[in-house]
Amino acid sequence: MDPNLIPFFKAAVSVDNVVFGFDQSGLKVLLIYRGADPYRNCWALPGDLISLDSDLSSSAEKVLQDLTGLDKVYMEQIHTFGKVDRHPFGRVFTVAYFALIKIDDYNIHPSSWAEEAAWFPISEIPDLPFDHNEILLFAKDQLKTKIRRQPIGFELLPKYFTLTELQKLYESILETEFDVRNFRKKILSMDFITDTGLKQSSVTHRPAKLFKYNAKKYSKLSSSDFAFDL
Amino acid sequence: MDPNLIPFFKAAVSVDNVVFGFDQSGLKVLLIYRGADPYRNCWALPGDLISLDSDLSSSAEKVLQDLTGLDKVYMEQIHTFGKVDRHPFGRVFTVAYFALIKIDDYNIHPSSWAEEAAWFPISEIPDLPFDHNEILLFAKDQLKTKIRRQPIGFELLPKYFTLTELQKLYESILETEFDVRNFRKKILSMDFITDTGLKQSSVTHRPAKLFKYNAKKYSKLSSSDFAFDL
DNA sequence: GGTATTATTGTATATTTTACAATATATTCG
DNA sequence: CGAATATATTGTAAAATATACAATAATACC
Repeated sequence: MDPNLIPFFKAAVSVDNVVFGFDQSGLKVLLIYRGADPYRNCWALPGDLISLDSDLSSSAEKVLQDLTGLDKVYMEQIHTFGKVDRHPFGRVFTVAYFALIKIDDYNIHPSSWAEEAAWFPISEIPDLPFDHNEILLFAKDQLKTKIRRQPIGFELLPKYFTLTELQKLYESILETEFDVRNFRKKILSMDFITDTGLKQSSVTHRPAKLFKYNAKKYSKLSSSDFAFDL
Repeated sequence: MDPNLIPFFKAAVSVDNVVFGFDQSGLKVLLIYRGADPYRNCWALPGDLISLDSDLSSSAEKVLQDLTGLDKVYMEQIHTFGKVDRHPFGRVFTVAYFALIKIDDYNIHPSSWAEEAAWFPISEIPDLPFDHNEILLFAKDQLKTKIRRQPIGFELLPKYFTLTELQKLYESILETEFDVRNFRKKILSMDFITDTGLKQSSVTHRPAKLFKYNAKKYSKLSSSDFAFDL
């Protein structure tokens, strides 16, 4: 390598994942309990330095898989953070991703140096190390923006869901409330959320119809000039 | 440094800027003619490796300033690209930014290893080195999305502009056409584009009124729950 | 004064959004 | 079995917004 270039090749890159989950109690974020320095014995976003022999996007998946056991989840890059002093060990740029998971479909298995992993309600996140507070804020904001215009909310719900669940999901992410009738009209008019013919069971009241997201219909629509906005 | 960490700290990070400009002939992108390896003697996005002693955002500004003389321009981070083989000299992650400039307010001064700098119409971009084609595509897409919902189009226009210019700007970025009357109604109803009382001069026909973007009014509006969408 | 060129404006109709409450369907309990 | 309980489901009228469409106005130039 040209000796002039040597000082440039001394950075590390990490990935930090903001993993969102949703259940009846609301929106949650997955944190791990760090069993390694720096910030050993702190709750933090699942993130790690990446090795330099795989692509960035593969590394992002690998970091998540290694620390939490999560595999094949919906992930999206959100921003890269690069303050000089953000990492005590040296110059580390971190690429933040958000991930959306169906909370009941996965078992979280903390491994590698993650001693524990737990879901924290979005409103009860402890103070986080590094610049993870900033990253989380950024991710929340991004989620809020994206969920209004892209069909990613379904990644947080079971395959079959009720319209009430869907409404609660939107309400808790957007921090607002919708009129039940208008919400349903709007959702169903979009035509890519379809009735499965099935109904809820084991509830102690009128069972709700179960719907599912129809990705094919959505991609047909979006390839014309349709766009939704909740 | 812990010897286990050494292999992680061997990456370089670069910034690549997609600089957009606009004039009566349409949307343009600024490219530089590379006078350094790799890809010497190619037109490319103005980008460079960053030194590891300043923050990422400052580095982005510095790279642009060094190569083109552009200073204090509107910049926004868009995405980080990290394929293993994207750079022939080693593992280089690149953080892409887009920049919007008022094309007549600046003189471009190529310097450092940029031998030339020139505006290319968006539809006549040559094949670019590295993954710059992909980056440009990403930037165009981002611009298209953002300009519809955030008041960034004004960064591409002179301080005082006509509604016709504004309409042409939107039309060329969004690749669509608007009805003159409806476009004006919508723009003016948003209330943060205000008549300066001035008129065009030295035109050979009816002079148009000059308007300007009122950032204060916009921030007042956007802090309530107003949102626009063109 | 006439011509050429672009700027500016209004109205009727269609569509979308909003506000608002009564009825339906299941379970549980007495 | 009927009543109570709990949530699901649905329609309509009014307001707001978006759309389609063409005539008149203001300047420079000849």
